[in-house]
Amino acid sequence: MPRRYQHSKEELRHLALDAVQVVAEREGPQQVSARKVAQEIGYAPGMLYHLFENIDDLILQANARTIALLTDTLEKSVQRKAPDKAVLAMAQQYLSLAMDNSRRWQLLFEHSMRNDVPVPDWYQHQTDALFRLVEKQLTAMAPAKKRRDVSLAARSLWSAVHGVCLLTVTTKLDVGGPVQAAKLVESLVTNYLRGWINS
Amino acid sequence: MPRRYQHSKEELRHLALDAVQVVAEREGPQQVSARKVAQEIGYAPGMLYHLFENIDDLILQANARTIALLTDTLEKSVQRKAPDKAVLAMAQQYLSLAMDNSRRWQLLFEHSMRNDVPVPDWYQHQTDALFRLVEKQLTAMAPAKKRRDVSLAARSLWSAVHGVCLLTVTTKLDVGGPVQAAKLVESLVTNYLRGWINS
DNA sequence: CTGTTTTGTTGAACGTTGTTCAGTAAGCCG
DNA sequence: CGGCTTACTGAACAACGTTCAACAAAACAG
Repeated sequence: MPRRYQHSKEELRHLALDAVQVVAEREGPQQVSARKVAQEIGYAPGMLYHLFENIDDLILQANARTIALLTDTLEKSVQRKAPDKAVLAMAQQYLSLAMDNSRRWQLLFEHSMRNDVPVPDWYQHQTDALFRLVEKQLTAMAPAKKRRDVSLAARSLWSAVHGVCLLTVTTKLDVGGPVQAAKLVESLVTNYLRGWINS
Repeated sequence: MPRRYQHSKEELRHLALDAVQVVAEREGPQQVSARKVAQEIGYAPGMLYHLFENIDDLILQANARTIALLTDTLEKSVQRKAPDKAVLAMAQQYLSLAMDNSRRWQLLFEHSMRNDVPVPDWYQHQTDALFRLVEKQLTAMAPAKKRRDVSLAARSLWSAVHGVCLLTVTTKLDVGGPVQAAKLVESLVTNYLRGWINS
């Protein structure tokens, strides 16, 4: 039996979220379970329910970390590029991350609420941060456009990029390897942006 | 105990696939299980394993039906519209179907292989039929373009439409009701097509 | 019509899952 | 040292996918 009071509640939360990622990477996203996570950190499964509401909450919080990392990485991929190049770079980076760390990203992409409550607000905000990165570039591209239009375009475009990445990673869209996937993303982003600018 | 030889293997397969849809609509996509489906048609769960390889196979075949219905509906929505209007109409129809029959479409969208084998070929072909509908319109729009480009554009555009619909239906992209969702789809399709034509 | 073979179906069983909660043991305080 | 509080356990429950020995109904043979 593990010694008690070894870790604070906050430390335990951290350990558990780490463990989710470890298990996901090692055994695949489907294998992430309360028991596996608990065992990974040397506790009984019941303990997790003092830290998290349920398994959805646990995985959602782990996914929030992934989104945060995602947002950071995308932010860096912008560098000092021109806005249109920046958006394309972000999209390609999004795809790369999805394909490279596939297991962790599958956990993010494929997880769906077991207890069919809607996605919580704090999670929504997290994803909004991602959209805001896109909005920033779109605003730089077309300063004259209304904020509402930019916001709509960002959501439209990025949901679309997400769709392509999702179908690619889940191998539901076999178009012949990673090269083709990159082309799909490029086609989407460049054509959409060209159309949007000229509207 | 149900009488034997009441139904042929083919009839049973049909009944089971019907039952999947019934349970999905009635109790939600997460509630579809071998036991529930078997009970729905008055058989023991073990029986299903003489008709289907496993639960993934069962759900996949049910989803194939949904795709078939989807393809049919989209085909009809084209009517005698101009190609660009036709593609937009198809996209809007795709969204409508997803939002109306949400549970059945969630089963299609959110199902991910429990036994992590890749999606089988016959399923791939089924989805290809959908892409072909789009290709048809794109070819009509731009007869001069190479077949490869049309194929790529169709996959790019439709994966994108799928992405928007997916995030909308799973309420991961709250942009303010169904009106906004339709606008997202419209923005995506019109801008992409405008950009693609001018490329 | 009876006996045997074939075949469709069962239902119990196994190992897994999420989740709850009475019980326990460790730390803290007087 | 004794009592209170609290962190944690681990057994329990229901439901899951899946397997398979057993059985009963149909088909066939004589």
